[in-house]
Amino acid sequence: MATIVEVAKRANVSIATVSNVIRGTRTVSPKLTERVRAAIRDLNYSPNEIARSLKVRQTRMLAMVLPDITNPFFPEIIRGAEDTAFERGYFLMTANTDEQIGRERRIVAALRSYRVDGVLLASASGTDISHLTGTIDAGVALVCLDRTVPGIKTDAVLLDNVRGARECVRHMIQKGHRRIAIITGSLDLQTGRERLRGYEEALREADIPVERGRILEGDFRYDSGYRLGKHILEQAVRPTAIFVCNGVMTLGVLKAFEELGIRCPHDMALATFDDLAVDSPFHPHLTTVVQPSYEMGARAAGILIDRIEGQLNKQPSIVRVAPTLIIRESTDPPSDIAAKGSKQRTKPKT
Amino acid sequence: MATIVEVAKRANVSIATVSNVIRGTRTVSPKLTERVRAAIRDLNYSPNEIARSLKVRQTRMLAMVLPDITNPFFPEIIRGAEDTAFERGYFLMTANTDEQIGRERRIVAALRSYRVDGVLLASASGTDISHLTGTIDAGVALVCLDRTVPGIKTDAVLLDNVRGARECVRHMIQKGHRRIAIITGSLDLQTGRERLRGYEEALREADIPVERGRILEGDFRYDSGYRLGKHILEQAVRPTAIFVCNGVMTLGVLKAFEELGIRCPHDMALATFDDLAVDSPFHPHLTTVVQPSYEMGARAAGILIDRIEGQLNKQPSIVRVAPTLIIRESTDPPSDIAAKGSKQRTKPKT
DNA sequence: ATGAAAGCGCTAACAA
DNA sequence: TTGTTAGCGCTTTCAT
Repeated sequence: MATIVEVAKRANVSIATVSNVIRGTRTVSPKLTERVRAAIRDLNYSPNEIARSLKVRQTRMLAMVLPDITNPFFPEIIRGAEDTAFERGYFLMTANTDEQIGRERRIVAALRSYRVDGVLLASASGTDISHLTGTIDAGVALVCLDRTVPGIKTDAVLLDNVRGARECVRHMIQKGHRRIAIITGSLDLQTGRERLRGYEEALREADIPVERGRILEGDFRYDSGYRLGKHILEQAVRPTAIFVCNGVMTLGVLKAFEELGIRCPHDMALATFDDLAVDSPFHPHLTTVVQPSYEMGARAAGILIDRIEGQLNKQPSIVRVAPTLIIRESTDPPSDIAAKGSKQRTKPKT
Repeated sequence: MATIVEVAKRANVSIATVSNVIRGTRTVSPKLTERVRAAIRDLNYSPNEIARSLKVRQTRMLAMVLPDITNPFFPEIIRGAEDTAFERGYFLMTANTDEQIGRERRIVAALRSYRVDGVLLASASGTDISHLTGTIDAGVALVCLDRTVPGIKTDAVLLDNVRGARECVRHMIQKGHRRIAIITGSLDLQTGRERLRGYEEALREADIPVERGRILEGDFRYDSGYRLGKHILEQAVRPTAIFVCNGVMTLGVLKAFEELGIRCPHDMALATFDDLAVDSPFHPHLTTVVQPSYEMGARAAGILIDRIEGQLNKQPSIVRVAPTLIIRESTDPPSDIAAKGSKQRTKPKT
């Protein structure tokens, strides 16, 4: 691999001149510039970013640390972050922790020793944060994404979960639903709690009592959706609608629907957060709280770079990003209401 | 950020000693070792891997460059590669090209200047490979994953596509199907052609003529699955089974099924490659050609590291990995055969 | 407009 | 067992 010295030799200039034509630091005469260019081409030279980093004490490397790339929510976030990173002259790499705190620890340590300028983190760690404090103390910029890490004060880009849930449930109420169940995520997690709060607020607004029996605590996984979905469907007095706090659980709920022969929305309405796209060809399309993932990635990267470049004041900036409610057929009015309440009926019953 | 010099000072030893306790290069007396350890702790010191890399001329960084992390095929590959990379003392990062050759070019260039020791590549480029040749010439180890890049001679880990398709179609034949249609991927791609060949071989083995009208060329995307699925279902003489060459297209086919009220496998059997997991709660589970993704990632990383460490001879090693056929209900016998041919019937018709 | 040279934080060869 | 020092490939200050 050619070095700057070899290029300089071949072009018959000093290494400073080579550096200058590469980085445009000072003006170099056209003649020398051309000679340097030619030498670079001939030698298939690529500047050693490692050496440069050592000298200038920054790598222009950013890392995005994710708990689960399988979740379709993340790829768009990556794209958003990647695009703004590139625009601003940084390289973004991705690493996967598989929701394992051990892996996260390892990865963060590696990133630190590689001296990445900053990291975007959707942490797998609920509480154990020693690996993060050490890293932050050492001066690595950190912005939290999607989830904050309790006990750590950094910039963060989060969804307005309360609002997303509130608007979705509000919509269901407006469609005529009164008995609405919720399958929450883990209430140990901030996102889980916030989404539940949104649900409660929407009910209160409409003077509908919040009944404990309609609140089912899941854990954001398939199984809990299936189990709780089934539980709901077997109740004596069933709700007319279910609000599910993420996509994976919704898959479980749909499985329960299928097993019990429930048609949606005819027998039961459904709405969901989009953590997992349920963009299947099979069912009624689902009313969904959509997170602006691309934007979240882009903003997070923007904040991170601002922070790195010292364009932010001391205070952490916490951005709450607004979800969008996409209304589809899964929340059409419950059958009894549709029958009497609505002015026009789509299809006469046979 | 503390440096090795500061640690040495605080521990009252030479920097060589510090280096030696960190790397275990030579034996250091317990007393000094302890002093160094303490200093490291006190200073929250993390060795500068950048500086080390510059000196030892290797970064121990590996990169995996993927065209589409959305595809559920890839996360497992990443895990496999990550695990073996870690075991062997390397760090693996991931980068996404979004199937855009421009992005791939940019990313590969960046990786090269960061002097990653090697890259695992599932290339987005069909033909344009200048960015790769330059990089390989410069000494960056490259192993192709899932797809080869035509015109480039490197190590590669690929699926035995012919075998996967052959065994799957063979299974359908054995279940009693004779009229089997195939929706292929793009025949410009090696994977597309190989899977078609497997289909043809299976038919020939069974002395079933390969009819042009049953071979529908898709492009690995949802729309082509939908369109061609519909086309097949509207034929005067329908096949009894369809073999679809990847998962995304299968989603399209299922959509067509639903629109036309086709029940699977009752009205039409179906089998697929698993490029997209169709692990939905909705439908009959699909008979699937499963790729050993974890293993592919692991082997690719293994080869890459062997190559980097010079444990391989000159010749590229091309590994063909075997798929597994998972038989599920979607390929149950066609209704006419089931009625007369099978000894035991699952359910009497009503 | 160009060049010489110091030094970024580390490793390893050499010396003691 | 420990220490001294050259040098990895760059950038940048200081001269010219």
